[in-house]
Amino acid sequence: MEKQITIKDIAYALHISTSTVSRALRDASDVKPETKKAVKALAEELDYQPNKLALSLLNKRTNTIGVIIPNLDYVLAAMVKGIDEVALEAGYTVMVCQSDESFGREIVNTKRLLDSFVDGFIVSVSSETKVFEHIKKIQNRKIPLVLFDRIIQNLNVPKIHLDNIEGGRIATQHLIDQGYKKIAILAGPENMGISNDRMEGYMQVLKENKIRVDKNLIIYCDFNQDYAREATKELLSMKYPPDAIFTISDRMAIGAMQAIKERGLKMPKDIGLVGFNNEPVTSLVTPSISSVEMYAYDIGKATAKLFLEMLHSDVDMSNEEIIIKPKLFVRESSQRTPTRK
Amino acid sequence: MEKQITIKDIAYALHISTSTVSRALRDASDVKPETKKAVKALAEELDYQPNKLALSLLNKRTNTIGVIIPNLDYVLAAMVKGIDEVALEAGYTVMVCQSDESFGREIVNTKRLLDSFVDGFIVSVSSETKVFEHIKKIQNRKIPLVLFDRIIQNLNVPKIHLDNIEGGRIATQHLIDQGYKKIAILAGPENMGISNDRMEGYMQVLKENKIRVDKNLIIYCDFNQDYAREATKELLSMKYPPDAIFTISDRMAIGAMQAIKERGLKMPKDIGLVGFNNEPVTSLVTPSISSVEMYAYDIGKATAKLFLEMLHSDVDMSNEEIIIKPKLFVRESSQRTPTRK
DNA sequence: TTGTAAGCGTTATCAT
DNA sequence: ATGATAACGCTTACAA
Repeated sequence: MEKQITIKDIAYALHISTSTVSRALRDASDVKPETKKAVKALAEELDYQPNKLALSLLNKRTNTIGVIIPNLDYVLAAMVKGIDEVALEAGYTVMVCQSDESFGREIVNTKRLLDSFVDGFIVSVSSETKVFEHIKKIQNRKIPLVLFDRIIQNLNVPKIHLDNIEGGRIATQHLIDQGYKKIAILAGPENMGISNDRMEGYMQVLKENKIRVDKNLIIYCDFNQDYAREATKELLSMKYPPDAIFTISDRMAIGAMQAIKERGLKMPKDIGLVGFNNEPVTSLVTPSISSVEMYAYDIGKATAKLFLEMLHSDVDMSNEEIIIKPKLFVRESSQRTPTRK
Repeated sequence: MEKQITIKDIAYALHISTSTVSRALRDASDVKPETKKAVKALAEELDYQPNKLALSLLNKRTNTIGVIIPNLDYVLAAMVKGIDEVALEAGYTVMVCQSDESFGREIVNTKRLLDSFVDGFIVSVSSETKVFEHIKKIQNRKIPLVLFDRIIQNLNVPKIHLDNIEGGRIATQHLIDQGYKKIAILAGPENMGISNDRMEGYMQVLKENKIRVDKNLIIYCDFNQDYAREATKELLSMKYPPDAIFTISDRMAIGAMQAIKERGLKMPKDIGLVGFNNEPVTSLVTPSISSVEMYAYDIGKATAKLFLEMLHSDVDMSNEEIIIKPKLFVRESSQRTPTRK
């Protein structure tokens, strides 16, 4: 690591003081034009770069945003991309930490980022996270914080996320519209916000359509293809198996599809299937899978914008909650009546 | 942002000097046990956290690694995950910047990270990158740097990457073994390292098998599903179309597959197809797609390890080059002879 | 218009 | 065993 040019070097070379150099570089009004010119010229020539560390120490601002996410799957990668884009534009650099769905790592990451004096946090909590002391710590220090995607309700923090209830609703209503009667749901781990919301939507719609909610058709399983496959196998070996399955992720839909095929059932004839996220893979498999689009990239951009707004305004935004509407993309796995909807 | 506790606060409260506090906290040998105990107790009580900015300013070390990648697709997300894991373990935090395949953004990112005084760089260059002044700038400043995945040859920097030539070789040899005679390749943009290497492997094997390399069967196209689809369409409308296609990414393989299906051709009977990356999607589509596995997660981990090794050793490692061997996963899209290989 | 000096939080050197 | 002081690179009163 070579010596960096500092204002001292410039000051020394020009036989002036560092404060004058500092002022000249920042175009202060009270510097003689010639001095200013000389300083700038030399700075340019020596490729002077101000030391951000020193500035940060002084201002307590690092122009850095800490982002904590549970993983880097398709959806979150798209969101991060959106965040990154907007942040870069606004002159911020992003520090992305993955908790890998582990509460412990989330804590560690939070601490790291706090220690690094990030100017604020953009967080999506892990599926394990049930207690929020680390989040409250951020709040207590009055550090700007936005929760996105996997948010925490009942916490006085600006939030931005998909309308997951609505997502569950449109998926379920669609299956009912297609004539399916016995609709199972593959949910995520219990207590997981987005899973519960999607399930809530599912239950609302069943009730509205006078369909009994059958506990045996509600399966909590890991957010994971293989678990979903196993769970589906079991569902299909029930005495009165479901005639449709709504999975709260596309990975799980793929797993379900595998089990369905192994069982020799045909979609959409024998059984309907709807996934969630609208990942590209849904239109690549056969049959293609209907899925709920969540506009991950846009959510990412909106998150960063909300964050920046919060950072630069002094009105309290802790009650802000932006909710993005999902949209169902109907594909072969669930479309029985060609012209409906 | 609330006031942070500093050693001054502790010193003041205990009526001792900041230097003593500093020593006590770092368990220096020459501090009276009682003093030490008192300092530590108070630090604990006040939840004292050393100010990293101040430390960094002093030591010129930030415990931060700058990672620059062209995008966050499946492969790179897996690599980043590997890097993140190892870095975290070693006490480093990672700043990930996406160049979005843009040379300009790569420059900006490099500058940002230099300004942030990262302790070193882990870089995979964008597909647009053809001139390397920004990389050389890093080198000139004697900042540790490792190139991974999309590396630059002829640059005296430690590198780690897949054996892409071998990847191209095994894919092509496999197609020949399966009896395909006229093998096309969908490559990436011209001048792109990994693309050229995979193509090099392809050509080597053709020559070894006394098959003429036909320029018309070499298509440069964007790393992208739709381009691949169009390119494949054109290939298939040639007077003597290919009977097999090797695409240098799975996304492109998907595009090729779409075009093949639209044309009414059957894989592997009428035409063979092999992709690259071994993304999960390859085994989900019908027919499943043979693909070259590149062990992205492992490459990520190995990259971070190489980087840390370099950071902590003072022997010159600039000639280090780690090359990972790929492996072909044969699936339906190319397997004509059931028991071969 | 410019320079001096203090301060951001910490550590290292040198006294005591 | 402890304290005073300088230093990291920069900004900003305050003085001149």
